[in-house]
Amino acid sequence: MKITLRGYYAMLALASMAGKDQNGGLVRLEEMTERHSIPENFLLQIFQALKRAGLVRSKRGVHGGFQLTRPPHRITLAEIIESVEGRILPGPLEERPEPTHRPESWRALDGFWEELRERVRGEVDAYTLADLADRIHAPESEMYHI
Amino acid sequence: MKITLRGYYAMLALASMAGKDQNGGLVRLEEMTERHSIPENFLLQIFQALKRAGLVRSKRGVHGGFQLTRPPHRITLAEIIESVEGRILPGPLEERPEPTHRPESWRALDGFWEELRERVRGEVDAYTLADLADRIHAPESEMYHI
DNA sequence: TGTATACATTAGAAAAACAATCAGGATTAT
DNA sequence: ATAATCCTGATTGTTTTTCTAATGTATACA
Repeated sequence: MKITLRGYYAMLALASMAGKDQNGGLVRLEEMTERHSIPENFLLQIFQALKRAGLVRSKRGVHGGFQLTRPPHRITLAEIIESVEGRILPGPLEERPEPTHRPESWRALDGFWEELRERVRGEVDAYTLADLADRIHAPESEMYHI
Repeated sequence: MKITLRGYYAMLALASMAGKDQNGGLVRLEEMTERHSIPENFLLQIFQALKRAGLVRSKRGVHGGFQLTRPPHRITLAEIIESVEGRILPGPLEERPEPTHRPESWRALDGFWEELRERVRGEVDAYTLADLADRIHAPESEMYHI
């Protein structure tokens, strides 16, 4: 039960877009990759997925870049993670579609599994991109009471 | 954000132990592997992990097998999953221990991440092996109102 | 005591997933 | 036209996951 670098990169990059409202909120990939040391072409792949999921828009050419399609407080972490690495807690049930070799006991778990999946997703869904960005861009508060 | 077959196999096998109270609750591996079509040596490995985590005991030899160390309602899914596939939602921070190449923005996420992790774990911890076993062994209830 | 039974341990192969990398293309502002 | 930027698909190297094999150890029972 893990999260991969894809999801992590996506969260970092999107969080760093959350503040940028100048030139229409357009942010270039390069700007994000160098700030967080993310391989540029890899982040590009990730943003294609985010785009397919409708979380960002893109503009090509000289003053191009990426842009959030919604305000940060209306984008949840669950959406971000699912966009780039598939459904939360998919479980091996979906990966093993051989109906013959799938014993009855596996099917009996389907409902149970879906219920647990929904509750976990609910937790991740409770956090928004705005929460994330706040934490990243206001870490100084912690330094005051050391 | 996924769970692997290891975790799934573990849940299935343990759930099928939950009912078995005859001969001291000892269940042979073979009995579990054939019921759920799980590769035997793979399940053996998984049970070694469950044993290290203290969720099962084992007895070798002729009338040997595995045995739960606690009643099913006192074993949570979080324990099972963590036993066989490590911490829930560890986050890439732990897997990337290169302190030099870890940018400040990553560290800024540590607290945030730990908080999310705890809440997700809490959800998985709310389900016990007994809940799981009930769902598997009483699926007939659903058939009555079709 | 010997033998079949069942777990124990370690090594490693095969396949899948992950994390990039690369090449060549398309669009846009200037 | 040119430079900047995103777009697309293929490919590659590494790690993880899944599974297999070989060999060893403890136990019950004839």
